[in-house]
Amino acid sequence: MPELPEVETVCRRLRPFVSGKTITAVDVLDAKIIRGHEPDIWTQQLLGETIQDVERRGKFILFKLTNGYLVSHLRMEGKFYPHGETVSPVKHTHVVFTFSDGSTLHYNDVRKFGTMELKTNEALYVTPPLSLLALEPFDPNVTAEALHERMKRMNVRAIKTALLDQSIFVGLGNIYVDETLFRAGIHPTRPAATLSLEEVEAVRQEAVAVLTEAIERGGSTIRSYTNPDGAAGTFQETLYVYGQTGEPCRNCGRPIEKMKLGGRGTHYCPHCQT
DNA sequence: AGCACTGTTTACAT
DNA sequence: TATGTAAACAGTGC
Repeated sequence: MPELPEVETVCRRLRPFVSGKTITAVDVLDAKIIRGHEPDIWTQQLLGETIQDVERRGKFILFKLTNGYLVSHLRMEGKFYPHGETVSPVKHTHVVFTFSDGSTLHYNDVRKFGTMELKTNEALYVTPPLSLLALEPFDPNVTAEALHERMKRMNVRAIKTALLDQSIFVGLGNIYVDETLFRAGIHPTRPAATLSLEEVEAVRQEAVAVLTEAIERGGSTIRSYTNPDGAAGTFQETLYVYGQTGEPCRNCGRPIEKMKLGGRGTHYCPHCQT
């Protein structure tokens, strides 16, 4: 489900809902979601904590607590649903937070890939997973020069695979990486080390543009993603290649093709991307 | 019915 | 070390 634009959309919706609220109960219905602590220990540490703010780092959601952070990753299908009152859990509800004002926050996840973990302030950025991330894509220190140097040292790695690696570039997933490479005119199988500085800059610029536009449109709803209000995003309406197999390329009119690369479905125009 | 596919990450093998 | 593959899980579509 979520790449950076979807996670940002979720954070923007959750921030006004949970900020300032104190946790009075936590129900763990499936312990698989909880990482780092035993579920009862994890629950005990959360009771009485007040959520100060909701932040985002890459595709991670950070609930800033009175003491430390609750770090959550939605992986493929995780969803947070805010409710004004107590609501019965449904089939794939795995964690329920109750606040002192009676409102609740449900975590639902059909595939149970998502995670939640408590971190101290000291450990947050210097331990995995956040310690493994590259800078935020909008950080001015993310330059074509730095990316180019990094890619030149790669042996055979395809540019698409490199861009999906969150330790190299943050925020792209399978939808937005295909869109980025189409817009930049770069073939997904090109070895990353063969890109010129100018091509790397084109990729960087298009990645930022795609992510920015997708945030403005509330993300992409392809299969199951919705925001915490249950609403769909609209960026899927503007996709050029992802899910457009067989459709005419908007530049040259020839059919968009799909191949398998690094285990991921990969959409591209064989004529416009070189 | 059975298999391939799905927006992510990481553990493990090579 | 770097890269590729399988696995975590459930649902959907062919």
